[in-house]
Amino acid sequence: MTARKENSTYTLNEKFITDCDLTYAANKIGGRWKIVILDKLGNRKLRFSELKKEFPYISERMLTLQLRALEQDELVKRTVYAEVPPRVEYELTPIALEFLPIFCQLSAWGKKNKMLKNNRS
Amino acid sequence: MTARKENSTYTLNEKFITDCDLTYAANKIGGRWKIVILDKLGNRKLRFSELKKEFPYISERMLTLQLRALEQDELVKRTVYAEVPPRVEYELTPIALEFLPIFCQLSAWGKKNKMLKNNRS
DNA sequence: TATGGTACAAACAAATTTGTAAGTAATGAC
DNA sequence: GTCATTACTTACAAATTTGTTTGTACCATA
Repeated sequence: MTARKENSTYTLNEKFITDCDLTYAANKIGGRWKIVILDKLGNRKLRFSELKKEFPYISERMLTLQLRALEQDELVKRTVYAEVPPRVEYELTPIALEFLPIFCQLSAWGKKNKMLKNNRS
Repeated sequence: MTARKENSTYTLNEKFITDCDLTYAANKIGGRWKIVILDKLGNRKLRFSELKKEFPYISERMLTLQLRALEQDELVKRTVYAEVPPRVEYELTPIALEFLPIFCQLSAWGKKNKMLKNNRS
């Protein structure tokens, strides 16, 4: 999509990084928003506007951009209902559901170590 | 460090995101390099130059930058030996070690779903 | 006829992240 | 006295990510 120099180190590093299973996975949920969106979606369906309410300051553009990317990666399923006003629902795909236990563990790490850090400050 | 508008949406979102346990953790290992560096470090000590060899195209600047950030977050311990030429060793801290099993699972996800994707293309 | 709600899209702008190239300090080997 | 070695640092530049603002299509309802 975005033109880029073929053999820039930037691109070589990117290739190197998506060849690795670990970073392949990490990239799918990287960036500021993806991981929280997936987590909020959890086991339920949410409409665009409901998702937006979950993140008080996200811009609509960001939200659509992230949802599109997640859809592209087949982590999110988008269902459009031909109604007026429009209704669109988002839900996790089976492969995204597999991330949920991992998110739990990350969350536990976060909780624990955020506490430790606060107690020292 | 870098000045930033106090109440820009960027900053508000950042706050929102580090308040959450999940994204607090995710941020510690986010970006292009941190997660692979931690993973490579695993249970052993590595020198700067040894680490560099693991990533064929990383720039020295990037490597130091990431290592400094990891040190700051107390995920990596840095030991300097007063020799010439200098020797510096890096190793994971106990709280970083707790990430390793999570990396395993992410890696397993990556392996599995990369395969699925390839078989469809 | 005017208004309102939903889920976006497009053009632009700011901020951050990542990479490039060159240089430094100390010392011992040649 | 010059060179090689190691682990950086500095100044700069490119690329990507994130945010702002404005606008649109749809039709039901007032």
